[in-house]
Amino acid sequence: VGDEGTAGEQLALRRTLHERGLRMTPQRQLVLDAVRGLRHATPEQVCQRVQQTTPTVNITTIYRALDLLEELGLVRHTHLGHGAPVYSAEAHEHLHLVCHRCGRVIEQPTGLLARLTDDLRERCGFRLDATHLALSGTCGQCLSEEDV
Amino acid sequence: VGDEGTAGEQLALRRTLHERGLRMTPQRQLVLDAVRGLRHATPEQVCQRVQQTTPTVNITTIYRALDLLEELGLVRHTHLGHGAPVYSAEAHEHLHLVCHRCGRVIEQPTGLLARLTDDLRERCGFRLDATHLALSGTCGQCLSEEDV
DNA sequence: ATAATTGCAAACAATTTGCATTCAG
DNA sequence: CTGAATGCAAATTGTTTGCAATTAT
Repeated sequence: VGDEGTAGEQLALRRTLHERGLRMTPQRQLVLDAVRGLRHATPEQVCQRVQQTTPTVNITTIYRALDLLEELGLVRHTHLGHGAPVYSAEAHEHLHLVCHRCGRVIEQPTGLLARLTDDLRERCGFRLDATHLALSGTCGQCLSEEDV
Repeated sequence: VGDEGTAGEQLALRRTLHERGLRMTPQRQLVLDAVRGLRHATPEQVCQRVQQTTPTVNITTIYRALDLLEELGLVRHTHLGHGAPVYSAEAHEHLHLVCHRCGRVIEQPTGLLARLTDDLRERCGFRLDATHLALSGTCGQCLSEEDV
């Protein structure tokens, strides 16, 4: 089972939308496909991808579709620190590490935060969300270049 | 020893600046004082604070002073996710937790990340910087309101 | 004098809003 | 028809840049 969504999921989605008087428009589908096809893409990048197929889609529509898809739990966004947030498919739950030297984004399993999550809950009752913010630092490649 | 900087530190700072042909101007001192007086303040907030004393200081100068003070290692900035980054005095090294519900910012000792730092270094050679990005989640207060 | 610093206006990037038009049920 | 959705232009926010005027040494 990949990102594409099974036929059953498609159906469930349509139902959810219909209950709220909303529709799965071509634009929204294009945005969802773009997010699923790209890895941690900014709204701008999603827009470019969508416009390869349908150049008439406006970036305003991209923003509105991303908001809706996020509300529906189909995509999520992560702040990498600088600039625009990046969107990814909800199925891809990852911890993001961003190198402040080269900008590289490294994905790691969220399980790495299990202990920290427990510690924070005990210490101050804070429920950690592993995916909404990235972690910042220096990647291995930049560190080795630094040694030279 | 608080944030204010001892007489010796002031002197060392002046020397460092002088070596690079730079000066500790009234504006820069005001910005440094503002950052030290406020907790995790945005450039906008620093500007307002400075302008309480000296209304003629332009926000461009605030940005430039913050950059310089950061380069000198006197202040640091942290991205809380949404909106503008926040600046704090370098002496205050903290892990920032930001509640995505109410926006509250909670400070915790960076020691909580010790194990994660080790794990990331071993796993993928990534050197974690505990302060540059905040952690996101839901604070205890919002969680208890949710229960009701 | 000379180089650093500032203020101001304008440019810029990312995002949001208002509104008229279009479209599906 | 009616509300939802879109596209477009304009407004907003956060930040940077170009440049002329000012200031300290």
